[in-house]
Amino acid sequence: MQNKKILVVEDEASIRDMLRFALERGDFRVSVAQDVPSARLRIAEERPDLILLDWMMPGVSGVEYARELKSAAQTKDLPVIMVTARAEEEDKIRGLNIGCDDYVSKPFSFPELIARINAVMRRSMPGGEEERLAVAGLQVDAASQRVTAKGEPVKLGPTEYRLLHFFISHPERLYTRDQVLDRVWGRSVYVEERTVDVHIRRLRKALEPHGYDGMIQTVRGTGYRFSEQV
Amino acid sequence: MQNKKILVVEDEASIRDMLRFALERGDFRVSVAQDVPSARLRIAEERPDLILLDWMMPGVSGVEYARELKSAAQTKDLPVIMVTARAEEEDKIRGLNIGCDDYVSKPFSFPELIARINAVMRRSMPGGEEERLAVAGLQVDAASQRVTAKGEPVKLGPTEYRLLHFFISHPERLYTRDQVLDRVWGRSVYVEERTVDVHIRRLRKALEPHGYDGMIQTVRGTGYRFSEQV
DNA sequence: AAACCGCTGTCACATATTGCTTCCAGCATG
DNA sequence: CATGCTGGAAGCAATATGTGACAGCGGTTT
Repeated sequence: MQNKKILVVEDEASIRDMLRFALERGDFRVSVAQDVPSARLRIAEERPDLILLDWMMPGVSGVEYARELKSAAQTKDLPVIMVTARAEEEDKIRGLNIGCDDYVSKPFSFPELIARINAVMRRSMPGGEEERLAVAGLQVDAASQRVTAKGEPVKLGPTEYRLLHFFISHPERLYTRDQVLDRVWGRSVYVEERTVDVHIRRLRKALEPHGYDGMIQTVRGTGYRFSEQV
Repeated sequence: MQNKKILVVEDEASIRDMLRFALERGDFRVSVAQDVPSARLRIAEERPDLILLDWMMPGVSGVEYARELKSAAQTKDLPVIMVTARAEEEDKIRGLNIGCDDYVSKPFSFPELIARINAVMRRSMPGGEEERLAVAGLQVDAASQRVTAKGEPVKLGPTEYRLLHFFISHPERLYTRDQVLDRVWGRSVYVEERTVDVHIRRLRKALEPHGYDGMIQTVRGTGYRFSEQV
């Protein structure tokens, strides 16, 4: 499987570089942000698998940002490890009841850091928290990553699954191909817009035997929409 | 249910007392040993339900003792939680491939400790309480460690048995290879992810003559799932 | 001791599936 | 009717998984 992507949010350049170096040696893909605004961008663009967040930063503090991340549905399931200045502060932060998944204290050893990252990643579920979306007999179960139509299992490839999952959780709303690429593929990859069409086609084909293909609707000149109404 | 008995093996008196205090507040019965020889005695005499083992001790080290415990049939199923000095050592210890059930790193918080103890205890119940898991004619009898399919006995190796046991007790849910390794092999072992594939294959092969191999399903790009539905 | 056995983890290779691009005909829209 | 857009099919390269073989290891039998 592909290596996990980690976003490092840290204002001090020296520490940032050190972290990048250590993490890359630990066989992770790394991207960095030096403040919260650019972190927001990176998350949208690159969809990291985990965030290393310095808790003491100018502007929006790490603590506030962690809260933000954990309260937004979009990023709720994204694991966050806080980097604190000293071990004593761990307890303080714990008291703040942010939803962090773990902490490391400076100075930390790299093996420790890697160990904690691995531990947190192992803990987190592939599809995030359990979730059960259903519209008119079409059911998407995140825990088992399975789609059923009136009880019958529907065979879908990974991308088609993500596509349907996205659409079913944002029904009755129009999305351009660009937006779909953003939300389903992630902004960093560049892929032809027409690729969306192909996967839409595959998804429709898979849903067709069950009669649900009509829910994925084309809006000519713009994009697609998922709707219960035919 | 009677309170569980925990044996703390730790050479430093201060930590020992702290642990005893914390565990007793956590509603466990506690006994202590300051070295391995006396730990052996305590185990024979008091049959604890779980061992908290400091991995750094004079004389026989905690690591060696853990190996000893896990290789003896008598104590093989006794859960062991290692207490390591710092998280950095987790990865080292994993490399040693002991069969530990979990780790805690000093300094740890007591709620965390209690939580981990409970988690491990829950996981290693089958020794105490009989358990009979069955899905659609496929039956796993924990007491005798046997599997039957429609009455016919199924021949499985130990690992395949544990694998099936895990899956059948967590059906309809997707697990990554990493997670399967954690739950079936244990946290400490360090084996290739693809090893899971091989054992999945062996398990399927064993179930095939009885027609149950379809229940172990591949979810491409992610992992495996056990499901009654085809 | 030696030979044997069952079980394991790992590898290498075969196979299957997927992601993406490209092309073209048909259709909606102005 | 001309144009731009979309559905559908085909093909190729990249990945992920299935599968058989093998060597090491303990334990047991001869």
